[in-house]
Amino acid sequence: MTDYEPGTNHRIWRIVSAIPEGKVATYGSVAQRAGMARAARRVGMALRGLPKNTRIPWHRVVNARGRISLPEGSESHYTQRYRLETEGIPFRTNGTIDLRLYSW
DNA sequence: TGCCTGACATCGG
DNA sequence: GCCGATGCCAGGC
Repeated sequence: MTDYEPGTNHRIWRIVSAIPEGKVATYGSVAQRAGMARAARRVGMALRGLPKNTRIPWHRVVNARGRISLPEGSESHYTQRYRLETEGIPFRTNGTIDLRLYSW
């Protein structure tokens, strides 16, 4: 827990790291908590720059429709879905998560 | 320096 | 409730 002034990405990563297991947050939600209400897309870029072995739970971040934004068929997409199901977050038949119950 | 793109959100049909 | 179009902000070329 450093208290130096974090960059944009660092602030985003800090918020994402705070998402509890078994819960998910939307890009817009994370952006807002980071102090950048209209920068949902920035969140995506920040996550995109993360290494595969990061300890940051990036998989707990989904779009406003409760759906994974990554292209279906990509390895990252599958990894995200698998991790969420492992944490107890179920996907509906249409491939979406019930944010009403699992949103942070 | 300036245009194009993107792990999104929101509005209207 | 899903789909398409438009708006925002930063990075990359």
